[in-house]
Amino acid sequence: MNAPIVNPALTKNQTLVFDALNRAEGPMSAYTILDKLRDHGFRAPLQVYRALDKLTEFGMVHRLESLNAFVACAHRESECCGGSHNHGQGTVAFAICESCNQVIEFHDHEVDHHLGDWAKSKGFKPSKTTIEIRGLCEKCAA
Amino acid sequence: MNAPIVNPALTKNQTLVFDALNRAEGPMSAYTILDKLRDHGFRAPLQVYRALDKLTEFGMVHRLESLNAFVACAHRESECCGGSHNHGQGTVAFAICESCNQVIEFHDHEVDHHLGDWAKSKGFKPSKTTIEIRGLCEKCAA
DNA sequence: TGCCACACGTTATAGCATAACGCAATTGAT
DNA sequence: ATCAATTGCGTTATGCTATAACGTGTGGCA
Ligand SMILES: [Zn+2]
Ligand SMILES: [Zn+2]
Ligand SMILES: [Zn+2]
Ligand SMILES: [Zn+2]
Repeated sequence: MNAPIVNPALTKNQTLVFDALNRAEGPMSAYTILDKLRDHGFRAPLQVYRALDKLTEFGMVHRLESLNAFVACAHRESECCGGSHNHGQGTVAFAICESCNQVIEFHDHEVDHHLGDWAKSKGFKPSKTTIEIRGLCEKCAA
Repeated sequence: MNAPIVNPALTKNQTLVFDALNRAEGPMSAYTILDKLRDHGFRAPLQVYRALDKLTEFGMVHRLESLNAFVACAHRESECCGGSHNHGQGTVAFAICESCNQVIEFHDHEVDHHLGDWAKSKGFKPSKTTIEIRGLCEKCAA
């Protein structure tokens, strides 16, 4: 059994940003987060970006490249790979509804495997892989 | 045999942008393209973005979401799915070297299939899928 | 001829992200 | 305890990415 990364102690700003993302139903841009936190003393984008950098590093927040926005990690203890916020080697993938902005976070080991094989066959050393599916969620497609 | 999409007639601006991307070794941002085309009369970002929109629609150019940049499509006649600029149903994937900025365009039918299965199982209707692997190419990893 | 669709040019503005500075709090030796 | 190194923080300014809104010109076509 692999010890999951222990939840690091968050600073005040990191906590505020993380809580804001968790309260939100969907992804938020850094500037949207900033606006939500003005009442808590936030004045400048860097306060948000610095917190987001750390939270992303901790695996507690993901950046959605196709949206220039951020979401709280949706992994829960019951997930297949165990451990909150521990994505291990696995690549996280996202399905993003363009109608209701819902984001479904998942990972697919088969996809990981095939992309890993491709990389190995080309001698390419991956550092970060982005998989984002834009489309319509079940409700919105109906 | 499936008739590939015929290469559409390009306007002057579209041709200039496409040629600039083809001449470039790697991806370019819209503003970099703008700078390269100032001598050809380009003055404003919209001239570039409008051309890029069309070229992307034609499948002749791809946007790299994780870079906010654009590359000319690297598919050639000899590729597996036949037909230049005809990606059919397949999702295009990119491996991006963070050292030399080389971009390798490929597609992996198995990956497509697995992501398609996932979507079907969730009732999600994909419209566009982004797959980008950041890392080091064979030469730069050595 | 009048209409429509489309490419184009221009100006202005919106939205996303980081550089560079200085200060304060924390940590971890010595 | 003290010094040095690290880290977080706040602020100002700047840079990069993308689109809104307006008007012009042109070619196809009823
Ligand atoms: Zn996650
Ligand atoms: Zn939806
Ligand atoms: Zn292509
Ligand atoms: Zn390289």
